[in-house]
Amino acid sequence: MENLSRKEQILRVSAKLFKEKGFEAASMRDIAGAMGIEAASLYSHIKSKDEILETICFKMADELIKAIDEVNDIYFNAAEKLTLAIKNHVRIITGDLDASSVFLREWRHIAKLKLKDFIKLRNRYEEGFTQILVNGENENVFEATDKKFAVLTILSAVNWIIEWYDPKGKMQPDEIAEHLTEFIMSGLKVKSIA
Amino acid sequence: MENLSRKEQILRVSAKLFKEKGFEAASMRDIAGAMGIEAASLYSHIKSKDEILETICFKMADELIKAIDEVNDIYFNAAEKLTLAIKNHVRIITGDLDASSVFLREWRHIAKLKLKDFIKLRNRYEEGFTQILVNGENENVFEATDKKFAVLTILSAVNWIIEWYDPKGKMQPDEIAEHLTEFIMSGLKVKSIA
DNA sequence: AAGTCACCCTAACGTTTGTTAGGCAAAATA
DNA sequence: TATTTTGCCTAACAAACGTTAGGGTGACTT
Repeated sequence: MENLSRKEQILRVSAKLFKEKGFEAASMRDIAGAMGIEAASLYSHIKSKDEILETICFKMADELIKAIDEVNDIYFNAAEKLTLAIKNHVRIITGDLDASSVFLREWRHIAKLKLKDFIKLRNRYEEGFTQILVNGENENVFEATDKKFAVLTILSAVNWIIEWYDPKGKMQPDEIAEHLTEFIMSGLKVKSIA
Repeated sequence: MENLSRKEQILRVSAKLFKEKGFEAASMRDIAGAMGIEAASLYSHIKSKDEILETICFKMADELIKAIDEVNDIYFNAAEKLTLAIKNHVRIITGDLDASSVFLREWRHIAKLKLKDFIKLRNRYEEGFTQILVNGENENVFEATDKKFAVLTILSAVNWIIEWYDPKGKMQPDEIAEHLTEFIMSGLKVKSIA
C-alpha cells in the first residue's frame, strides 16, 4: 500500500468504502478519514468523486475484456475456451474483491455520458462469452437454445462469487472456477426423475 | 394505483425510485415529487425513509419464505420441489420488479438493528433451498457435492432475472422458470469433450 | 351543525454533501 | 543554496439532505 502512488491509494480506499457503504453513502470525508487526511486534500490527486468511480469501473471492465479477447484469439475448442474464460473471470474478480464489487454493484451511479461507454464495454464482454457458446454449437459440443439467456445465467453465477467469497476460506479461486464450470456444463446431474 | 392506500402508493413509488437511483440517491423530495406532493407531506403516512426501505425488503422476504415453506411442506420428490420452488421464485420476483430490485440490491442500507433480522430471513430462505438439495441426495435424484455452493449458484441465476426481464418481452415468467430449471438441472448439456 | 378524519401545505431546523480558494511546510530538483 | 513540486492544511461555499412544527381545507360521521 505504501509503495503505491497517492492516487492509487485513493482508488483502493475508495473501492473498499464504496463496497461497504455504497457509492452515494460513502462520502469524500469518509475516504479522506480512512487515509488520515482531510477531504479537501483528495482534490490534489483526483478531479471529482465521479472520477474515482469511473476509474475503478472502467479498469475492471478493461481487464475482463482483455481476458475474454485473449481466450477467443487462441485456437481452442469451445469447452476449453469456456473453462478458461470462467477461470480468468473468477481470478480477476477474486483478485480484487473491492473493485469487483464496485464494478458489479455501483456502476449504475456512473454519470450519464460515461455510463453509455461503460454499458458498451459490458456488452462487448457478454458478446465474448456468447461467441464461445456459438462456437460450441458449431463444434457440436454444447447445446444452448437461447444463447443470450445462457450467457446471462452463466455470468450471474460467476459474479455472485463476490457475495460469499472469502480469501481466507477453504475454497480457492481455481477450485471455485472448477466447481462452477462443472455446474454450468452439467448442472445438478439429474440421475432420474421419478 | 388509485384504489391503493396512500401508504401503499408511497411504497410503490419509492420502490420504483430506489430501483432507478438507488436508496441513498433517491431523496424524499424525489418520492414526493413523483406523487405530486411536498416531501413533508410524506410523513403523515410513514415514519421515516428507513421505514420505507424496511417495509419493502421485509415484505418481499416474507413472501419468498412463505412460498418455500409451502413447497417443503408438500409431499413431493426433490425434483418436483426444486421445479416448483424455482417457478414460485420467478413468479414472485417478476410479479413486482421494483420491489424485487430493492430487495436484492438495496437491502444493505437497512439500518443495523433491522439488518440482522433481514439477514436471518434471507438465510432461512436459502436453507429452504438447501433442504431440497439434501432431499434430492437422499432420494438419489441429485448429485451436489457442495450444497451451500449449489444453492448460492442457483439463487444467483434466479435473481439475475431482474437485470434483464422485460414484462413486455417474449419470455414470460413460467417460461423463464422452465428454462432456468432445465439449465440448473442439466447445465449446458455437454455432448462430448474433444 | 359540530366534530372528526385524512391529506397536504409552507417554513424552517440542523446536518451533511461535494468542492474551491489560498496558504504553508517539507522534499526534490536545479 | 535557490526553486520548483508535492502534499496537506484551514476555512468556507452553496446546495441538498431528512425531518419537525403548526396550520389549513375539504370530506365524511354523528
